Amino acid sequence: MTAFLSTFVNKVARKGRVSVPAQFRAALSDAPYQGIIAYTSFAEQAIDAFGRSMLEELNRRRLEQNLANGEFEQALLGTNNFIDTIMGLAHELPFDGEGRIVLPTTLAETAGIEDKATFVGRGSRFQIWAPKFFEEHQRKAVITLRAKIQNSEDSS
Amino acid sequence: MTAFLSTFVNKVARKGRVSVPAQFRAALSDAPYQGIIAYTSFAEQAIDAFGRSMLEELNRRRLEQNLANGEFEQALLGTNNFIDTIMGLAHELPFDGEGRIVLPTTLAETAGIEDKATFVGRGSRFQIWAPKFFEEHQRKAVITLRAKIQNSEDSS
DNA sequence: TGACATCCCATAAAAAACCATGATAACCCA
DNA sequence: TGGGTTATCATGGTTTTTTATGGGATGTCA
Repeated sequence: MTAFLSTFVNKVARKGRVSVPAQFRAALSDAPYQGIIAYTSFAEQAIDAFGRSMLEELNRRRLEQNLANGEFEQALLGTNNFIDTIMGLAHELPFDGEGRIVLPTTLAETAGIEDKATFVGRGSRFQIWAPKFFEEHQRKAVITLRAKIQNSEDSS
Repeated sequence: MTAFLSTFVNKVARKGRVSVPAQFRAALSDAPYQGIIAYTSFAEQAIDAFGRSMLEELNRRRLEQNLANGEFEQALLGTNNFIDTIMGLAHELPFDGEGRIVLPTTLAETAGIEDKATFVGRGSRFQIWAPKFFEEHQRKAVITLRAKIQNSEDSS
């Protein structure tokens, strides 16, 4: 499997230790670094996460592009772009022997995560939600989609 | 290259001695020189830093570019460009046995660093901020990005 | 000799690795 | 197909290691 799929709810133990779903770990198993990159989502009350290879690829391409173009100043200046900010916000969360991570307090708090966490597959990345917030979000998303489909049927 | 990630706040002891976060040291561990290159940022009230390998890469690329363009004089005489300026301003800060560096007074002062320093990963490089200045900068950056994302979603 | 920088050692706290267990799901073979 | 066996998984607790930090000793150069 290469994509993150489906939804899992796992228990969050003391100090934020929580198992990453086995299916998600399988999607990362070919990477040399066993763990994930996570940061507070810009758009939702949740944690965004993906494999480290994706982040490194982003970073490498940007740097390579700047250097190749001779844009040395771009490579060294400015922190107001998306990638630079992500780099500062992101946390590197390695798996322990059992495939668990420790959610940093800041991430867990801003997402409202306490004793349980919902892992949500989003294809090339995934999210970690507080269960109650995710249920609400999911419910609204379904309603919105249903309305859209209704509209497109009406107008066809 | 392993990227510099995340944000760490460390204590600054007397004479500017401060631990470089272990994760950042790990990202430099393959380099023969154990230490960092640091200079006052041109764009922000902070210290910019990276590994020696990054500096050498910059130099190499610039030389290549000059030679490719037939700018032989520039290659040997040029002193009025960005990289040369950095070379002149940069400090080489070696690790002690515990992975600490000593912040030169001039760097610490211009960045406003006193008893604590915030290390911020920026991918291929990192920054050192006075905590209070960084918090403000970070807050603004997140707001700006969130607005951008919001706009791109609205227009889609 | 004194000011300064570098090195070395000690320690508490935090992080990572290790081992154990119940539950569930996958498998196998009659 | 069904029942038993095995493997995987999520979870809990404990031990070991790493890290940040403090203080002091040693060296060095003017």
